[in-house]
Amino acid sequence: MIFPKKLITWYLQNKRSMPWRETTDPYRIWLSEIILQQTRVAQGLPYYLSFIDHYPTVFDLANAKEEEVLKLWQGLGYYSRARNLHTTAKYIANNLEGVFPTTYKDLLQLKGVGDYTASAIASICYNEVVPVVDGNVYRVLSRYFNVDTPINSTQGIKEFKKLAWEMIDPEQPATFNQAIMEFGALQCKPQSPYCIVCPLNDSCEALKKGTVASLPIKLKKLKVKKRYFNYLIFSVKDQQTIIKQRKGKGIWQNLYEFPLIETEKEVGLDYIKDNDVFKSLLNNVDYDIILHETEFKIHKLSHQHLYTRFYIIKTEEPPKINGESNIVGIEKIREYPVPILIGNFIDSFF
DNA sequence: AAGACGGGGTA
DNA sequence: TACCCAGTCTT
Repeated sequence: MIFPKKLITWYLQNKRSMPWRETTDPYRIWLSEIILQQTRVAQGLPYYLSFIDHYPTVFDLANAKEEEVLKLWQGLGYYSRARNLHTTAKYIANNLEGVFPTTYKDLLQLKGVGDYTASAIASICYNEVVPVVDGNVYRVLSRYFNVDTPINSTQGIKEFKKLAWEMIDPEQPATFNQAIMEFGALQCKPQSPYCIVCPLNDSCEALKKGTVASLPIKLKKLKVKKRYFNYLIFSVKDQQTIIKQRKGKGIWQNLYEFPLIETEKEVGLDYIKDNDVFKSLLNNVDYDIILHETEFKIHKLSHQHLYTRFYIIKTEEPPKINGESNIVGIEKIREYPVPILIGNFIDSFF
């Protein structure tokens, strides 16, 4: 038996049960694929169930407020996925009468749908013969053929796509694509793959050459930037605080947070008190300020470390907010979509 | 071609 | 710690 057949046989015997495997409804497949981008099944599953529960159809999602979508997405990360998800739902509901595109080429035009996701939807929903190449596929192919071209190089992307084209079973693209991904996730794992019991261990080139553990090759590690976040936690009569939506570029776009003073390095109370944002908020307002915890809370993103401190500012009258900030009752703050860093603070403090 | 973009799991 | 996860978009 050859590679695709063995893979499919293995898949039919070992696949996990997942809700999106019970359907070919493009709405549900699309939703699951967006959620699962750079995300483990175990982490994405509850979000998928929640989204299907709140938005059973693409029209329900299209009619939602972005803030509500972001709130449901809270904690999953890569929030542009949620914003693009909403944009695409509105586009399909309003411009395509709720009907998804049915080809790889047309699916690729949707916001948030790249090469992988367009291939996944086209093959799973419409049996189009297009190979998916995700992290699992890179790993399986690089090992099976002992290819050391970096998977994140232009050459590597091209090369592995070509290999995937050569391997895909044109009679059952949907099953093959899911099989190779599931195989990578469960059997040909990044660390400690089960080569001893692998159905492909008699023909795996990397196993033969002893290079399994070092494949696939990936270029460069990004250097992590340090940032210093000083958050101002207002407590007006112990019942209100100030919250603000992040706008523009950068992390956490359109999510909410507390008023923020970002600095180049560690600063103290004196710096905060002399900061213009701080002074404009508290112009002629009596306040009491304390540093919540001496130690930094270090929030680690993949590409930056946020050295975070929270300053508690108690007042008896409302600060002087401008149009960008909102004074909100403490009982309402959990309704806003916030990054995990802020959510954790809210849970520990309020 | 290289960066930006989250948060959590695993060894 | 370091690496990885059913990647995509921007610069």
